[in-house]
Amino acid sequence: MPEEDSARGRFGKMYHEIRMRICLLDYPPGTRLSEEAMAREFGVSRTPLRRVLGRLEAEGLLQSVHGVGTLVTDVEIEELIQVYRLRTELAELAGLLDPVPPDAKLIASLDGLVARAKALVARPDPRGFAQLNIDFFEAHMALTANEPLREISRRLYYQTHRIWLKSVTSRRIDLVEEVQVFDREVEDYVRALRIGDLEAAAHVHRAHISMSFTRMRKNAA
Amino acid sequence: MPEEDSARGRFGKMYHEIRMRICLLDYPPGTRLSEEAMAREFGVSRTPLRRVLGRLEAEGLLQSVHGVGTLVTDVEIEELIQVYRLRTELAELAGLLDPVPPDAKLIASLDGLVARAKALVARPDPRGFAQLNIDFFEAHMALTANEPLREISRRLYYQTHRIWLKSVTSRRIDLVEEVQVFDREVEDYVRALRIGDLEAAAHVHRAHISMSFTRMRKNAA
DNA sequence: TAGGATTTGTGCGTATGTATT
DNA sequence: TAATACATACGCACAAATCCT
Repeated sequence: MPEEDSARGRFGKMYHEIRMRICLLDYPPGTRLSEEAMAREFGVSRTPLRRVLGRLEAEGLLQSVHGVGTLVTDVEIEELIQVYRLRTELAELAGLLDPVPPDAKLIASLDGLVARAKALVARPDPRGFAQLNIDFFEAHMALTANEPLREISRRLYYQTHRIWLKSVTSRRIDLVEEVQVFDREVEDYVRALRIGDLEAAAHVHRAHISMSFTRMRKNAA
Repeated sequence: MPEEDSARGRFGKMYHEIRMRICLLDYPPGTRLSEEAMAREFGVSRTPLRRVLGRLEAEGLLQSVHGVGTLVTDVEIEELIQVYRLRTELAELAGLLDPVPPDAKLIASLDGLVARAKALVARPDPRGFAQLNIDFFEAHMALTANEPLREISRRLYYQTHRIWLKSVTSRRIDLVEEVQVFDREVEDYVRALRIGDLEAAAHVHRAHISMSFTRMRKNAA
């Protein structure tokens, strides 16, 4: 009973779809969304759609202004710095708080991510990179059973992922370098997990976040 | 221009009022709220009220079930453990990430909190204790300029405060002891801040959270 | 300055789901 | 099992705010 037909199911469908569009820059920062058009697309009235928009607004991805419209938010550089500083710390916590030893299934899915990273090195592609980055993040979240930590980390990740993606896609040359660095980091990460060292894996991820941000700021300058 | 008459202002009024009622146990866990009655009370229709309820649901304080009602959530012991573990870590971060040196105004307001703690020791009162605890938490949040950290810490705090409060109010004898311990901790906290040692203050707060939870579990047993 | 076009916010009636008799 | 009561979810029309001409 997947409940895909219930109110909760419809909410989830729309929520994940719109969030993905924002995070993959289908709706880049500054975009003005039309409630009516989106409601038509999803085959519902404005009311349930507005519930979804309200949630995304609470999470900082949208901002609705009376009489103006619903805008995809941008992230100020100062706020971006703060979020990355916090994400860096939270990444380490994921390996320390309620750690979950990786099972065969997780290792297998991580091997899949490594393979995708290799393929990406051979043929760099912004959208594929973005999706792989998301999947890698979600895999990392499986390391902790601390649900509040997962939820918070996820929220901060989805708030800043698109800004990182924007900086990566702005220059073709950086994409190639970034993909290569990412490939090595995923390999290091999986190597640590394979021997069961969650703390080391978390540190690799922490370093990954920190250095991503450093390269991002360098590109922006 | 306080904008209290705008849609955003009305939302904020209702949001803070209802959240406070939940956190001070005016609406204890399990309470079924009536959308219609609350809408009448605030002088609006159900639509804007439901926006508020949706936000509180996103923050884990409420749960709306189609055909059943809007229920004030309880927190399972396992989730409570996880939240406290996380809050303990975040409390320490507040003194390390983007620290804000306390100014005269903050010190003065903290002195006010100390005075209220003293008064509370003389005449223990669950509701006054709960309010003082909230004000102390908000003062602690002023120590960091990291807005995402503030927002997250605040959310976790308001999610578990009422559970702590419930355990304190369940036995009269524990209230007296808890107030005395709190009084000492506030004093230690202010002493650290007065000499500008934010990190020490954060550690005091961290210990406060950790020990509060320990005593809470002991009471529950 | 005024007014029309467009967008979000609100009010309310109805549909749908749940629990109980 | 069916009917009834009552709750949330939804659709739609209108109010209010903003922007542009």
